[in-house]
Amino acid sequence: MVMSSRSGADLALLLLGSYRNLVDEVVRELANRGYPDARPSHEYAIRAIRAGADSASDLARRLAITKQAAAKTIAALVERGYVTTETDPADIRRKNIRITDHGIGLITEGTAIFDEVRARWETRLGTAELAELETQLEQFVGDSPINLDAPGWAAGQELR
Amino acid sequence: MVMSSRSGADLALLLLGSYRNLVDEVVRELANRGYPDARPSHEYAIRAIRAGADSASDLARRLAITKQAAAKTIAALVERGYVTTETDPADIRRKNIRITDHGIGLITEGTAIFDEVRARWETRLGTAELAELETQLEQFVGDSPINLDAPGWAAGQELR
DNA sequence: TTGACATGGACAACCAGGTTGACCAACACT
DNA sequence: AGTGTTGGTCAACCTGGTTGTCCATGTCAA
Repeated sequence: MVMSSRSGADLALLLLGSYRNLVDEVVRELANRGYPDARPSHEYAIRAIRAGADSASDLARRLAITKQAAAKTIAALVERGYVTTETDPADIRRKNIRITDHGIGLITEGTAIFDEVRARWETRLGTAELAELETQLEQFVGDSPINLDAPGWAAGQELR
Repeated sequence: MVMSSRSGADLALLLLGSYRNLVDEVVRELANRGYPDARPSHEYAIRAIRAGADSASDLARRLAITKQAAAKTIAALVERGYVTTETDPADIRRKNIRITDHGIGLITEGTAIFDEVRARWETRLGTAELAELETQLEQFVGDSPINLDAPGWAAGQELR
């Protein structure tokens, strides 16, 4: 009956390969548009910050990583000029994060490129088909213990 | 044009999340079945070795990584008893890799678990639907600039 | 046969993006 | 006040890679 010639292991590779393809292309194009040092994790982090994570501990919770890891990421973002930090006057333990214009530029471009690539996929697959694919994937991610708007586990690998 | 536009960034997260879900489950179950130290990369590496990569350089080419990285992976596999190496009598530079019974056990169990998880997805989505999803993903991986093309696993002729 | 080049492997240093664990200063709550 | 929670930091380590350098061995042509 089923010509399930495909193995579960292949399915995993298919998912990973698709992800890498998409993300590598975004990173490549981001470099072309003036963000040569941007890494996927930077984008995700800035998005989380914009969504309300205004301190390292906050970001850590949001990304479901340790606060030490979050601190490292923030240090990288500061180094590259995507965010700045300043001590919270109301709680001097806290260091508030603010996204710079450069950081805003990064996620603006990043979002655009992501959407462009998705649009190409849509052209190829058909609108309804891509929507269905996304709905299906949502089911697999949905019963996950992991939080989708918490891409901490989005470590990923360098391109080429 | 209803709920059309999901963002490209979300699509990336969906793909990665699905992959992680699948693989995490396999690793977890592998631990239950007596392979507590098995990592995904070990499985892929052993598969590549079984498919014909019988030296470090060979494995490197097959996995599209550097030979140094391949050597490290092999060292880890040897350490865990999944493979052994011995100098090639016909070319003493070469160190031939041989998979141990333990290594065979790992990929046998691994393959089974991968397939079990896939079967659960199939139940949930429907056979035709999962098949279509795989076909779609294949298109994205197919025009890949990156080297995921290790014939041993991408074109997997598994199942012994 | 020899000399040029290719190949297999190893050593070392490094990177990204995480992890544990220990710790301290500052805040919050009785 | 004292106790406990929270924000941040230092340090060491892990995984799965990367360069760069080096050398012994193998191959092939002249």
